[in-house]
Amino acid sequence: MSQVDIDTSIGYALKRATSALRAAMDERLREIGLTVSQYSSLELIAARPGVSNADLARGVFVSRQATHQLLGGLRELNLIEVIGEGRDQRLHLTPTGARRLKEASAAVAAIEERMLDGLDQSRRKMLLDSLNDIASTLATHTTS
Amino acid sequence: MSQVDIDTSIGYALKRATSALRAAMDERLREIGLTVSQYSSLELIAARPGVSNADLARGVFVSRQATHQLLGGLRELNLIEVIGEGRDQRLHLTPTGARRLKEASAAVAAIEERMLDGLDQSRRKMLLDSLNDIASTLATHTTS
DNA sequence: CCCATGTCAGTATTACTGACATTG
DNA sequence: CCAATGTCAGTAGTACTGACATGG
Repeated sequence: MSQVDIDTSIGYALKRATSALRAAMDERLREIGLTVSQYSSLELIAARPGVSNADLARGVFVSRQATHQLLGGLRELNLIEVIGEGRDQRLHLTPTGARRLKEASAAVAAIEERMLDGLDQSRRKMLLDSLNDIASTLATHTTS
Repeated sequence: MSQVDIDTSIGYALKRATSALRAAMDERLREIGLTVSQYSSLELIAARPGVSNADLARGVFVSRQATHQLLGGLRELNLIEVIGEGRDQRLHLTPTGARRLKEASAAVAAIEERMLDGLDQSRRKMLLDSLNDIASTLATHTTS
């Protein structure tokens, strides 16, 4: 019959973990003055300096319109700057953005560390690999 | 310094996996006429018949006001029924709701199965355990 | 010509906070 | 009295779809 058993469903466990992580991040990041979405974008821009808006959107799994709007806010906050015009616009952190991200990143790293407290190195690696594996597998058949 | 490296961050991998799963579920469930949130609530009500709205809210990690609103929609669709009054209201699936959930559940099970395609049983178990472990760990210190 | 991109606009979904009555 | 619950309202944050100009 292949139904979903809520207690052994990896999908449900995924949701639990994500919700808990998101709540923890939300709480800490709010103190720093960033939403989770803003933080994620800053992190990705820092990892790939000069990225385009469209690429950023793909990186955080939303439409380019959504990131476009988000970036507007980040620009007003002077956390990012856009270099280039027309179709060739590249995103970079401002010095202020880099500082803010550094602070946020440390806070998030602390949360992740606490979250992984009960897992040894080999389990962490296996978890990371498994998560990346299932994300890749699902992405293979994605319609959008 | 303990910063976040996007490529080895379990938090980011978690987000990737969750986004991919959510997108896949969203697509399939839409055909069945349910949102992901609605599906999740139905699944939880099925697993714990007679659950209260407040418990449901905790189970899906949102406010009781959010589930209250969601339940209104499910009632209009005749998928659930509420038994009891005042503070003692208990949620149950209607026959229609049970049928719809069964269909949705099979679709979601298929997605999960595809997603886990590359993982053997021992890895699946380890993944499940690790996810539940980190969710529990984070929940320990949650403010809300 | 085609496709990807940036961008403007409108809309919808969802969850949140605040507030209040009820009840064990 | 207190804490939890159900419930009504209002608000906000986020993402989506549609549409269009631009440029490689």
